[in-house]
Amino acid sequence: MAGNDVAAPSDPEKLRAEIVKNYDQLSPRLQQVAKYVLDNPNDMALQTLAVIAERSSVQPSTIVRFAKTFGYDGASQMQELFRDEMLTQPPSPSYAERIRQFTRRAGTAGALAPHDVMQEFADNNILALEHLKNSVRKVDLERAIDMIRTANAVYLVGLRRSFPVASYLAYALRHVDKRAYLLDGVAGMLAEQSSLLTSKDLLIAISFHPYAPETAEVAAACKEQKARIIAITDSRLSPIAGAADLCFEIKDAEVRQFRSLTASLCLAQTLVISYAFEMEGRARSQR
Amino acid sequence: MAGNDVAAPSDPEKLRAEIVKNYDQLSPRLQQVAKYVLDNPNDMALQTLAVIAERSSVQPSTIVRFAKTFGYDGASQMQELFRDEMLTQPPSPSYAERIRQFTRRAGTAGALAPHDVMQEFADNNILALEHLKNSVRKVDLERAIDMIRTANAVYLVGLRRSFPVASYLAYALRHVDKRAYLLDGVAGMLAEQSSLLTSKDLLIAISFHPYAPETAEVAAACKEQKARIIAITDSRLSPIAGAADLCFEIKDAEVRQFRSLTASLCLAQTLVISYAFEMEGRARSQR
DNA sequence: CAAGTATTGTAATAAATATTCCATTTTTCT
DNA sequence: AGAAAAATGGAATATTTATTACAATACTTG
Repeated sequence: MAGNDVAAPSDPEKLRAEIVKNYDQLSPRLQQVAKYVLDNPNDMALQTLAVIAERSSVQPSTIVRFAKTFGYDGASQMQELFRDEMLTQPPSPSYAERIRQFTRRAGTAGALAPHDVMQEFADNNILALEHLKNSVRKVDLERAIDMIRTANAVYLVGLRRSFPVASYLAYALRHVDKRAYLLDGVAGMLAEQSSLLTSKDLLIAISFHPYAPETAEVAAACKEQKARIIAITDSRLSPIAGAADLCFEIKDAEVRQFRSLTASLCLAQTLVISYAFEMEGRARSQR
Repeated sequence: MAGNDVAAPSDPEKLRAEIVKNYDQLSPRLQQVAKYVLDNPNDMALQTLAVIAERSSVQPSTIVRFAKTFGYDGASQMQELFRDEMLTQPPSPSYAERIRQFTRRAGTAGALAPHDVMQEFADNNILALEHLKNSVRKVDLERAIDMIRTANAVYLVGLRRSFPVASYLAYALRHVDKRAYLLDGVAGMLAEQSSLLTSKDLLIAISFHPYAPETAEVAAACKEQKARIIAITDSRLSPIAGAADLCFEIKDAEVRQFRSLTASLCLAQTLVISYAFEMEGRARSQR
């Protein structure tokens, strides 16, 4: 393939599209790299060039060539795309910029129109939901349902911003007749509350940046007691991810310090209702 | 803190534990780094030392010192922990896998797989948000912001399904320095809690079908005390609409009898952030 | 309040990593 | 089959990035 140097794709998604489009025109070695890039986004983000080269059985220089073929200055620039995607950030890339315009507009026009704020929010929440649809894995959902089903009781913990999600889950689970308890830390009894869990129980822990240390402590304590743990958080490196048997990584929309909860709640809803359907199906097939 | 060189923690979890344990013994700059490490695991994994230093407002060398303090050879070794952790957990769905999810969905007709439920949910939530954009009136939003601004304190009430929305509002309003209290009815004290409101205060009441009678009672009591009231509900005819000075009628997504909270939360978010913008604008124009 | 010690900032140095260049091999086309 | 073009491997080079050493500052303690 000759130096096809049009504008370089600005995010992994677009790059992937370009790759599949031009796959046949690539030389054998470049195809090898292409395959690796499509299948191992993680490595692309955080491995060194030498390692990527090793694993895809090519020379480091070939990776550079590959990057240049798709219009980048070098391999480093291409890697940055993947790093950025991994970073917890709003699903919409231009978001920060738009908000900046937003506040500036407010300054000039005097009063800021709340209606515009709402449009902006709604749009970003929509983007977050679109992202959710693509990022949650089927098998993870199924495993989660199974963990809920087999648990003797489900305990919920989520403080500060995550509290609404935890309380929603507690409410909804009870409504589908699953024993559910909210660890709310009323009267500073979080530690005492969490000591209730046994190995037959399930803890669903919810925590987003900036992580409340208490949530991590609860998770650690429950792990100690051999309870099973599902984490709903914004990064695999979050303090609660380590202790979890299963981790959902959710990217919610964000404005300044305010992250939305839309995507998280949508996942919560999905878990509860899928669980209900599952139980219904089992009940029916028993008859 | 003198060179406390015991064996270095072998995973982020253990490192975090060590950090909190020794936090008080650390020098100011090292505490800064410690804080950053706890709060930004992502950056630790995939940013360069220079940017971590920049973001935590220290010198690169300080990061190295920090790493050594906790027993590592250098900062790189510490970063590897975080990178490894990112790789051990199931990777974000690769391209190949996403394709698989997509195509297999058509095959599994009949049974409602969790993944399908989620798609349906997300889509319905998106529709609800679109509807919200068109149905909320500009003037209502502006009036609401004004009521929040002029209130001495904002009280929130929302029970059962509406509780997450109320708790979110309380949390978010406090974060923009508005006095906010959640009437949660702990210990059956709802009536007592609601007697706190005066005519200078604002009650935001949230209630959806099937309406919790307590919420309506609180609203009625507050009206009695001449407090101002904003209602967030699903019908003009709901029990809390009558007492309200301002009423937002929200149609949330519904999937097989289960209502979502997406639209309500989006409105809540809008109110809080618009209020924050408004205050910021006023502060600016005063100078 | 002065001497000593710990902490921090800066800049030089060392290590690693990416990139480029060139020689060699493979493929294509006449 | 032979020449030209493309692709590839490998090593030299340039660049970035981490680490160390040292000087300056702030803090203790006698």
